[in-house]
Amino acid sequence: MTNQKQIAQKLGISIATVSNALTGKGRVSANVIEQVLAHAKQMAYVPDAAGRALKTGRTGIIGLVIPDITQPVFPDFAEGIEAAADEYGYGVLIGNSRRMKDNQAKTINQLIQRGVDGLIIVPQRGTKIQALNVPFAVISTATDPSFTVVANHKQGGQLSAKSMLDIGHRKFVILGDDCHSPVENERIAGMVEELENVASYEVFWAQDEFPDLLAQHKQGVTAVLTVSDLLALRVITESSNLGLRCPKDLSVLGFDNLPLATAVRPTLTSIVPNTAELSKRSIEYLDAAIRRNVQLPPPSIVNMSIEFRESTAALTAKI
Amino acid sequence: MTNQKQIAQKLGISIATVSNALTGKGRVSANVIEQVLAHAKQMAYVPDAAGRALKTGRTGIIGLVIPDITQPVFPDFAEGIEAAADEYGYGVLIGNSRRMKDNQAKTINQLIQRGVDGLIIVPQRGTKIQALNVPFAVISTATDPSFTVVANHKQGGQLSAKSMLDIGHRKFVILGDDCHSPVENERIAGMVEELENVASYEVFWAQDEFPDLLAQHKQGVTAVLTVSDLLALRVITESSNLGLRCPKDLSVLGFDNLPLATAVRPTLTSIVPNTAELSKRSIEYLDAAIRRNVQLPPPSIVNMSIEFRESTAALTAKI
DNA sequence: ATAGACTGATTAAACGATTAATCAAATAGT
DNA sequence: ACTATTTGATTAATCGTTTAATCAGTCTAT
Repeated sequence: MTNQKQIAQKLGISIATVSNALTGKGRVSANVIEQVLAHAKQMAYVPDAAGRALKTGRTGIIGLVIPDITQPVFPDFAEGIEAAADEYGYGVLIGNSRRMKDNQAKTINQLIQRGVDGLIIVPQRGTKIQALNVPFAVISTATDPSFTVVANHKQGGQLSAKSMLDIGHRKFVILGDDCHSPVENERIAGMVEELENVASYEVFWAQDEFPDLLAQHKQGVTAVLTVSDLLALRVITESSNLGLRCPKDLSVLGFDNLPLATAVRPTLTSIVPNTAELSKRSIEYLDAAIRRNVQLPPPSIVNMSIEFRESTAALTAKI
Repeated sequence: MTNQKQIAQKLGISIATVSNALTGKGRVSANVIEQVLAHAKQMAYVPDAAGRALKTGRTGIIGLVIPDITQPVFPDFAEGIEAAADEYGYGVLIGNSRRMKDNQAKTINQLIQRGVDGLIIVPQRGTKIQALNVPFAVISTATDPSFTVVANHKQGGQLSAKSMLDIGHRKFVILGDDCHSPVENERIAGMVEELENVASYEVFWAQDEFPDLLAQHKQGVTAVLTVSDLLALRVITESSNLGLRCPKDLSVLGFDNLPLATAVRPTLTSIVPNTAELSKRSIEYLDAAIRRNVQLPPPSIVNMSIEFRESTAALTAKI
């Protein structure tokens, strides 16, 4: 591995000058800069990360702490964070707690030991992030008061309901999976708020009781709002087994806009959380914190949008 | 941040002794070791990664280069690699080329610049990894001669076909998506090899022509072997729309054992690539290479297994 | 012509940890 | 009792880069 010393020796100049030429700081003649750059390229010089980090106190690496990369949505996060970090000149070290709750603290400590400049943390459900001795940003749910950036799950739920109201639906089934999940509860709260006093609905939790879709349809239900694409998929396949057609008999909405949403027939209409924006704001915040900027961006809330596909249809034929 | 110097001063001893006490090297009295350890803990000492890396030449970080973390299967990889790396004391820096082919080389260079000790590379389809100046392992397909570790896609295909032969099926549809994918071709080659001379089959590529499942079923086809869970899902939903029941009329096999395999009704029987084992072997190899062990483990091939679920059934009722 | 300003480069210290070389004191061996 | 050996600790160098302080010239202005 070539270092600045070797370049300096070859050109008969000092190491400091080489460093200055390479970084563009200090005072160096145009002539020398050119020579240094040429030799650096020719000798395949790559600045040593450790040496630089030791002197500057910055590694240029941030840690991303997530509960489970295996779970859909998190890869999207990882990608978004990685992309945003890249833009700001950071690399991303992943810390995956792998579904083990007690692992989160350990993961965080490991990342700190590895010298990260800061952390982006998506906390395990129901955990609290205590103060750390590195800057960090928390991506969480609105119910967590310590968040830095959150996705607006409630608004997503509202959007889900509103979109179906707009095209004529009036009788709904709302389907969650796990009634202890804050995310799911926020989404459903949004749906309920939107439908209240305007339409009729019933809420089910799949983990406890999967609704009898045929019976519901007989009673006039025309749309099922779910809290995830996986659930929506299950609704479609189950109802199809019962002889119900989607979207003719039943419009079904998903959430999260996973890759499978476009792989299924009918393709899934889904609420899309803007992970790219979420990631961008998190990195923006973290970068400011790392650089000790006085003015940190305030906590921000990112709204969701909707992607209409084949699994939903307007309620006109029924009239 | 506390460093060894501060501990040394507080105890009135030299920095070298502190270092020796902490690392267990050199000669230090039990008494002093105890004191140093106690103070280190009390002062919340964390060894500085940069300082250590600079001196030892090792960062303890490896880079994982993947084409697209958004695509199913890759998160499983990321998790497997992270877990295995953790076991060997490494952290994982992710490098996601984000589907941009020309990004791969850039990603690799960035990781090298960040001082990784080695790389695990899952190459973009059809790319070649030229020699690098860090140790690396390549996880690829069997057709790529430079691989270090590969999943045995062909055997997976064979397993898929054999499992259905075993339970009485004799007339098959084999369904791929993209006829240019080496992975898919290997899987299908395995299926074909197993069925040749023993059963009848027809191969379709969904991107070109999706089979008429109703017609196929009329002609006696009872099982559809696909190269991915997404395709299997599509087969199930499409056939359901045609009035075919799964698995009563049609057994459907997926591939990769994605999360959605258990979210769908019927749940999907799927071929599962052993990503944990794949990851373990890759890290094992890379660690040996990094430590410049003379005997590198030979390239290895990891077999797949099958997970039976609701989408397949024995062909007994038909007799 | 001379003081002052500017230019281009060098010196040397520093970051934090590791480690070979060294040294003093204590212990063991004959 | 005197030499070896062992033990416990220190010194000083080193990894590669950055950067404040310094210095020797050159140029400008009066």
